[in-house]
Amino acid sequence: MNPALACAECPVRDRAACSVLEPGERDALAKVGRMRELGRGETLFAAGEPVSSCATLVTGALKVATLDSEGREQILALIHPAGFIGEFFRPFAEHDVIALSDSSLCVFAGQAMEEAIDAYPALARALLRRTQEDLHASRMLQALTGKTSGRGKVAALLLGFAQAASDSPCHPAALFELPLSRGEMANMLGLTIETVSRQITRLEREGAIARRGKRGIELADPALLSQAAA
Amino acid sequence: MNPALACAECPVRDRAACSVLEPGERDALAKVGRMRELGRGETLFAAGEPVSSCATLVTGALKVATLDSEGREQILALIHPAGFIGEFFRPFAEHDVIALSDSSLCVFAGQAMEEAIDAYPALARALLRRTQEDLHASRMLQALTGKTSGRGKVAALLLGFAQAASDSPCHPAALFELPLSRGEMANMLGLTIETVSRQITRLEREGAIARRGKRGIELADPALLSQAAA
DNA sequence: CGCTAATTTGACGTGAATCAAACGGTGTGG
DNA sequence: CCACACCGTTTGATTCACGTCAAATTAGCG
Repeated sequence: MNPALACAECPVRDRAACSVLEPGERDALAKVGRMRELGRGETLFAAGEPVSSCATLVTGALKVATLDSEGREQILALIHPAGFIGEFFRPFAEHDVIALSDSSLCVFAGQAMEEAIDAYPALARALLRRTQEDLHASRMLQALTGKTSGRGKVAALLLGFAQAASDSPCHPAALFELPLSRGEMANMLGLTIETVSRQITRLEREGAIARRGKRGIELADPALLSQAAA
Repeated sequence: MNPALACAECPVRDRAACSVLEPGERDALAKVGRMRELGRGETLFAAGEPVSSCATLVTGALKVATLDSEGREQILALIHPAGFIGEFFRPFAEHDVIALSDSSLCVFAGQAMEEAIDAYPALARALLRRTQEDLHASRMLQALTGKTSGRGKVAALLLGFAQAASDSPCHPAALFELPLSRGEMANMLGLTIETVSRQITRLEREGAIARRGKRGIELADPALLSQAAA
């Protein structure tokens, strides 16, 4: 029922970890993988359950999150297309991985991927690179969360989204859609929904940003926003 | 001047990434590495400078940190013995890496390590594992920083230190030394020195912890501390 | 059109930041 | 050995930002 992989039409075929493989190698790996579709809100991995598979995100977006002891969700990372999910070396999933929007993934059994790592050194290298990038992203997010003022957190998060939405690595997109609800943004930053809402309203009043439709954000004054992110 | 490596007496010889190598392979790698000593406060890598080497921490402790636009230092990670520092795939260091205490490291040129990765698949695998663990640790720290109350942040950080100080992976050490000053703890958590100090005093008054000397902490009531960390 | 969920806005109290001072430890010079 | 300055820490008083509670508004959907 789960369709076989069609790497030829894969939109992330030259950005994902598997892109470093030779055509023949990738075909071999493709034989042991399968596609999986996930609806918005559906869970890929749940914290605590044994996890024996890994995946590359092809389209959509995922969040990595934990539930603290009071049941509040805390978002630890966002995963974009070409991102990789999967912790070998760890028997149980530590965090929930949930679809933020309808998503499609390319799933492999953990063991098959481990064998592939051993068989294709380039793949191990590519996964190492990707994991180092994830680590870097995680630390950037942490730097953001560690700011003392709510204003700074929200401004910096918006800037981060603008960066992620842009094609160019340096310049933020002038207009983009928020990938998260207010509540999710609040969970990410250690704030409340109300505070996030107020800070966005305030940034809009001050002219740093403008809202375009429900979740659209326009960077009216990027310099002012950067300053607010201080 | 920098002494050659003496893997035979290395205290992390069977925990560091290089422990997966065969004796002959490790000898070959050791030939291109060298020891480096770092005094407390000395910088290993500075953000922005080109970085062409990587290292395994042998003794001591390091911090990974950034300076935000106002010059406040934000600690992003702690590195313990057997930990690995080094981002291949990235021309410039993104963060400062500074010794928290007198430390000794085993340093390799980035290129030499990259060649070793290609030559020894087990090494690539080990580094992937270590990086995934760092990623996990980073997300744990983030979950901690994302808590809304200062009390919870401080309590959770203390628990984290107790875990790290313990030999056993599950149980926290009953007595341990704080690796960080108040100011560094505050920077890590997005709080101020005063708030950290007050929360520690409060946890002590409530009987969750007791101070033993200058930086010693005793877990008088671990359950109470966990509860405070909620 | 009416229901439900998400967002915004308001009023209020609390907790953390800020400003400021006192208290230790540690090293230095008298 | 003591006086003194220096640094990290603790403690206090005050201000203000964020959390909380609650209501109004808007969006989404059948």
